[in-house]
Parts: sequence; structure tokens; C-alpha cells
Amino acid sequence: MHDIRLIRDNPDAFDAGMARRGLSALSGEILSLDEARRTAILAAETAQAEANKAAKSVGAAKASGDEDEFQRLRALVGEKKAEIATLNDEAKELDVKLTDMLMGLPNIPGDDIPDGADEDDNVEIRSWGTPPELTFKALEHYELPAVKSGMDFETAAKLSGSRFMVLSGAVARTHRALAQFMLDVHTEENGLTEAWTPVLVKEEMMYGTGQLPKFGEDSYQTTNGWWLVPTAEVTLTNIVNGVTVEDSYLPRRYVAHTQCFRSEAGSAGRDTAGMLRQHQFEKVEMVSITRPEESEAEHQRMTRCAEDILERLGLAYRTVVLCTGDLGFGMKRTHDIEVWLPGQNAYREISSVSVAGDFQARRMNARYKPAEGGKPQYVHTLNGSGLAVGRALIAVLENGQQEDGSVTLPEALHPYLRGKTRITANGEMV
RNA sequence: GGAGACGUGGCCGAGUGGUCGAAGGCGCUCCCCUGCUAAGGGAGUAGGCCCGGAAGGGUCUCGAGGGUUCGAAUCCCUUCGUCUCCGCCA
Repeated sequence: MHDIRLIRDNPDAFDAGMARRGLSALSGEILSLDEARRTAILAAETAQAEANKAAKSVGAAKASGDEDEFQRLRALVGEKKAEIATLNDEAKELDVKLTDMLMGLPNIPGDDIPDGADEDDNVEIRSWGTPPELTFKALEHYELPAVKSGMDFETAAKLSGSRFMVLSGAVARTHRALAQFMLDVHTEENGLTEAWTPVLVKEEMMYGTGQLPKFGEDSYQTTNGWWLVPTAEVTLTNIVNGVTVEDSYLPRRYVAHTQCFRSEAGSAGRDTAGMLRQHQFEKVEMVSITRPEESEAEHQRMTRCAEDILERLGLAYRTVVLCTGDLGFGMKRTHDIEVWLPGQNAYREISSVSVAGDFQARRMNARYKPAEGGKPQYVHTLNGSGLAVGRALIAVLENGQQEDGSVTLPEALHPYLRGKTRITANGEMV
């Protein structure tokens, strides 16, 4: 959410920021609403102050035995009551209106990110590794002989419908190994704190990180009002919801491995084959809570943490910075990391690492006490996948495919597979 | 799920209708005293919002929301959470 004071102080800069998001100038409307709100608050509080003053005198009048004055003041406060209620309602209504408006507006893109309409305008900032040169026609993951028996979409469709999968045998085990591997690297070498969180959350938390109010269709809600998290960003970031932490708490770096649930409402027909885009998937998610001055460096650090996983797995990738048109609602800057998928002959997103600045912190009211003293300040928040486990599985399978139909598994995973190194063409792990 | 208890400032803990944003203690900050890692004395020590150039003032907040009342931390209702006992359970 935006700071109304900043909009007041510099409406043009605000409008310019929104313009980069393709939104028309809104500061005029916002500021007139803000002014009406403040006028109403002033009126309500003035009336309240008068009533409070009289109410305080009532006791004194009673004590001094001045019955007339006592009755007069009683009546006065009684009269004020209705007036106050009306003024209060008005002020509250305007305040809600303003908050609703601000809650619906996206974050202002960072100065350094490219303008653009869609993903075609994203800019590559680095790449690593080279796509394997295969002497045979590369298959997609679900076509691989080694995978066929371990990835069952028909049974999944029977159980749950489309965009679900059932994994079994060597494929299921590789999937599990990947998640364990990522967690170990992040906790033992990248300095992140492991967390385990709910995947059902209160509605308020979805507002905190920005899924609501605008993107409710993308997620699932239970009949009693819980939301299924589309990413552990929701739980990990909202750990500091409503909290003022000590300076020493920062920077705080979490990593969690959770299920994620997405309706994929807007992507009908896209990536329907295989397990690239599912309603339920696993992700190892990183979240950092930082001091404001640290968040930019943290964004680089977190991006490296994600890239690190791919490098250890020997998977070629490229990292792009999203242009304004592709940038998520609550983010200032996002790095997408795209892994090479031989079966698609393309780089596909496997991680998205973003810095939100104080945008989420304002929504959550998450603050810290600066070491140098003074008022509490909003923290900055960042989140990134490290990595999407299902997609990592796809990448490992496709990049390891051999001409004989078997799959060679990355060395980094061998310890997690008790020394097994490959999946044979008939789906056996050996 | 049933029965009961509780939820106050950084912490502990008073406070059952008025002068309580809230005693006292601890902690912390500053100052004084003290020739030395002790003791003592004094002052200060929540946040949001509104007005104001500032100083300062107003308002709200005693888990949250609503109500009773001229007036609520104190009474009533709802709700969330914690604890104890019983039941159930991965």
C-alpha cells in the first residue's frame, strides 16, 4: 500500500509511477478523498473533545453538590452523542474508501527496471551454463521412457481432475530428494532459517501480501473462509504481520517447503501437457525481512541463492529482470530465473525473486525499532522461489535424458538418493 | 467437542463505573553523587490518526468487535487466543 503522505508531498511522482503501470493519473482523486477524510476526522474529534470535557466536569459538579450544573452537563453530553456518531461514521466511511482505493493500487516499479508491455520486453541480466547438445531428439519430461511409469496424469484426473499429477517410484523419490536438497543448501550454506507453516490462512493475510483484494480468483478458499496459500510467501511474510520487531531481528531470512495451490484461472489451455502448471505443487520459498537500506542488496543476495541451486544441479539458466508490464502487483523489481528445458527447446521460469520495499509492510503494519532510536519504521520484504520443486524435477529429468531412454541424475542429488545415480528406461532407480 | 479460568504498557503486576493512558516493581535512557564493574538520589521511558512551521494540542487504543451509561480497563454481548481438566485423535 502507498503512503498517503508521499502522495500528498509529491503527487506528480506518484502519477508518474502509476503511469509506468499503465494507470491514469489518480493523485487528484486520492487527494480530494484524503482531504474530505481529514476534514471529517477533525470535525468528529472536535465534537468528541467537547463531549469529553463536559463528561469530565460531570463528576466534579456532582461532588460539589451543584445539581443544576450536573444535570446541564449530563444533557449536553447526551446531545453531543448523536452528533459524534454521525461525524464518526462519515470519517470512517471516507477512511475506508481511501484505504480501499490505495489497497487496489500496485507498487511503483523501481527506477532501474525496463518499461515494457509483456514478457517479451524483459531484459536478460546474466546467464549460466550451456544447454546440453543432444545427438537425438529431446523429449518432454512426460514423454521420457524413464518417467512414463512414474508420472500418472490419468489417475490424477480420476482423483482430482486436470492439472494434477500422481508421482510414483523413482520420479516421486527424485521429487522429494530435490526439495530436501534445496532446504539443506539454503539452511546450511545460504544462512536461511528453516520454517514450516500452515497452508491455510486467514483472509487478512492474503491482503497483507497483496493477493487480495484484486486476485482472489487465482486462489482457493475453503467454505469456512480460509484461503489456501498460492505460495509460502503468504505465511512467511505475514510472520511479521502486525508486529514491531527489534532491530536485532533484522535481517530475517526464512525458507520453507510447502504445498502451493493455484486456480490457474487465467491460463486455460496453457501448458496443459505434463506437470509444468498444476493446481497443487511444491515449492521451496525464501522470504527476507530487512531494514529499508538493506533490501536492494538482499534482492541480489536472494537471487544468487536461487541461482546457486541451479548451478549445483548443473542446469543452464538465464536471469531476466521483468519489465513494468510483466511485474507483479506488489513488487518493485522482480528477477525471473529461467531454466533450460531441452524438451521445449526453451528457457522456462523456475524461480521468481522480488523485492516489495515497504509495500507489503504497510499492508501488514510490520515495523521495526531502528537501532539509532526514534519512531518505528516499516520493514522491507522480499520473496523468491528457491526453487519450484515440480519444475526443478522437470528440468532435472529433461536435462538428464539419454539416448537410451534413461535419465542421469545430478551428482548433487546422489546423497539424497542413497547413492543412486540414474533412472533406467523402464523407470527403475539404480 | 464438553467444563472452567484468563487476556492491562518492553517485562512482571495493581486496578470492578468518574480526576486511569493507567499504581508499584523490574528493565532501559539521561543527569547527580560516589576514587573504580556496588549502593544511593532525580528525571524520562507505547503506538496510530488529526490540527500546527514548531512548541504543543486533540483523539483513539487495557486481545479484537459491538453494546449499556452523562461517563468503561472496570458492566453486557460476540469473537479470537492462551491455560487447566475431560473426551477424541494423525
